Amino acid sequence: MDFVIEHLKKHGIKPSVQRVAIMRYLMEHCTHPTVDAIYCDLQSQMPTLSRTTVYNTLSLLEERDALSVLTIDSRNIHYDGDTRPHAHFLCRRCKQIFDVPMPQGSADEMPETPAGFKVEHTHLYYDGLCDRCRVEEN
Amino acid sequence: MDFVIEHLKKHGIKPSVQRVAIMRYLMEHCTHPTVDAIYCDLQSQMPTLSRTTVYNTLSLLEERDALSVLTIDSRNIHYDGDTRPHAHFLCRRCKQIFDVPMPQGSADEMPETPAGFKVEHTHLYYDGLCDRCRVEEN
DNA sequence: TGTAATTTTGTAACGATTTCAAATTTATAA
DNA sequence: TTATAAATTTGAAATCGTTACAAAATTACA
Repeated sequence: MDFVIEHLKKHGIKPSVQRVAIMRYLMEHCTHPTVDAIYCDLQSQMPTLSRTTVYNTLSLLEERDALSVLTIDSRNIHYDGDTRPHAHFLCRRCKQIFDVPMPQGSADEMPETPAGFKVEHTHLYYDGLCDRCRVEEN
Repeated sequence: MDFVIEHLKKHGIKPSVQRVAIMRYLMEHCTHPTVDAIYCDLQSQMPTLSRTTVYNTLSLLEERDALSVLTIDSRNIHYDGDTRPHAHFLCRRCKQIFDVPMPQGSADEMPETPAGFKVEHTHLYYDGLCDRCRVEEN
């Protein structure tokens, strides 16, 4: 079975045409797209797609933990179809978001969780200048 | 000299009445306020204060690294006058943001930085349920 | 004291997100 | 099948956080 449909079902989501398209977009792109990027890109294949559907679907996917919501960029929410633990880097110049490995020895080991809280998600964000922008900046 | 004015000068910011009031608010409250919270709370003492001034001032303070911008909550930007390294926890139920210590042995040691980037800031966010909400939830 | 530079202010515009009710599609039962 | 109910999608309008901008007020400087 299609890995996208499988992924949705695993998270208790009925795989409608729109949901599959949106989830597939997220799983096949490592661009950490915004709502608008997803909407505009899918528009060509699905002319009837509504912006509201993209919002609704992303909310549902978030609720069921089928994607990762990146709040690294204060100007826009970004989405990541890769839910495996990894950190992110936002370049303040080109605004691109890069995947970076989690720190410490074992690759995907999360930072130690704080006491007294029931931690459900951990996000590690860096910002600064990416390699290219570091060179290009005057 | 007043520690707020001192803080502003240290970051190359001319201490106007409004800037001092906003920076003082941030340094004396550990509530991680939003723009609106700052504006509404200062309103009573400074009736002529403009929302735009709060936005302008927070932008300036961010630019000069005189505060920390928290993007942990996708619904609202929060600000933190404490720029010492520490992590944050957002409760999904009561929406409160809590300070939590950075993980690892030495208290304020940041997670290792990724190669190939010029890292300027690091943010470690957790979300889930706080102690109180964990008990109260159904 | 006068002039320039900086800062603050309020209104209007903008853009992302939500609300909501109608239309469509899908599931269920006769 | 066909009828009916439930779920999903859609588009328009409303909402809300943020930005743009130009005028007013304040501060710095000669």
